[in-house]
Amino acid sequence: MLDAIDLALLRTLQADPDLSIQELAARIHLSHTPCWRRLKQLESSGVIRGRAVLLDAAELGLPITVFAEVKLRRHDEETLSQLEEAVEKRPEIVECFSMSGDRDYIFRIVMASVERYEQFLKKTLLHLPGVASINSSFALKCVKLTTSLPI
Amino acid sequence: MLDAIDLALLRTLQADPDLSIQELAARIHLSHTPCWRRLKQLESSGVIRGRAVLLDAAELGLPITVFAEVKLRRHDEETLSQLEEAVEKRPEIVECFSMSGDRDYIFRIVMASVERYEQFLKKTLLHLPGVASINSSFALKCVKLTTSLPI
DNA sequence: GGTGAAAAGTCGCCCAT
DNA sequence: ATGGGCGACTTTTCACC
Repeated sequence: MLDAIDLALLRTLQADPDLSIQELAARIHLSHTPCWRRLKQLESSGVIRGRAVLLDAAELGLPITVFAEVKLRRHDEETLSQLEEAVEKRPEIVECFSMSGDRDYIFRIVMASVERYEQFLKKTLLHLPGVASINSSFALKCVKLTTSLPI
Repeated sequence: MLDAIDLALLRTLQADPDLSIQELAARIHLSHTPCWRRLKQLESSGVIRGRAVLLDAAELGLPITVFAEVKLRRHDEETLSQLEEAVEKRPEIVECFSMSGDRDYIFRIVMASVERYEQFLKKTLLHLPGVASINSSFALKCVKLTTSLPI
């Protein structure tokens, strides 16, 4: 499916997303046309999901990151899909994984302050469909946060 | 620092990162020159940290996400900075937060398989500077994963 | 902040190989 | 599947309101 050139293209683009097609082509020793075709094919096949603009949370007044471990009361399909739909709608929840083990979900949440999180917990999180309990942990520091995959 | 137009610009760009300057300008009811000036200023002031290409982990043979809760043996500055430097170098560790509470760090790790994670845990993670113990939880499903901040 | 315009560079798509 | 070339667009920078 993906050959060595595709991988080189993806690695180069991950490391330097602002590269023009010509620069990208030069880096992977291709001329611009085949490079452009491969790029479009990787986009339309979904290997490249899209692009993003990365903003600085602290600069935007959102210095608090919380990990919330969520346990559910019920585990029927209906409840799960309602919960996941609700999660999708809350922009403060930037990540949500369904988990094995003793908790059902982990959320990563971005907030303006601890006080705001307390309100968000009480007014929103605890009222999400099926939620039984939430255990919140605050991040002291973001050491690493990347969108680059290990390829 | 940021006025309503800057916020509109950032929100529009978060929702649609591939917009050209002209399209972006039209969406926020500005003409292209002031829009471009604001964009450059937001980039150089660091509010916009950069751009990224988002790849599909499953398509690239990396379907496993693990959360690793790390406890340290020692907490001196030397150990911490050595650990954080090591984390930075490991591309499999895509997120790392220093935490309050009973664990010292949370890693989010992307892997090709559970077997590979087992090797990575034994050969790499447990040998990172100062690590005392690691508790690993596997994600069953990624419900949400966004780079967009709630602004 | 807006307008208009022009230079440089890039993209997207022909073609021939 | 690659590389060349070209018209259409965009980005970037002006000077001026």
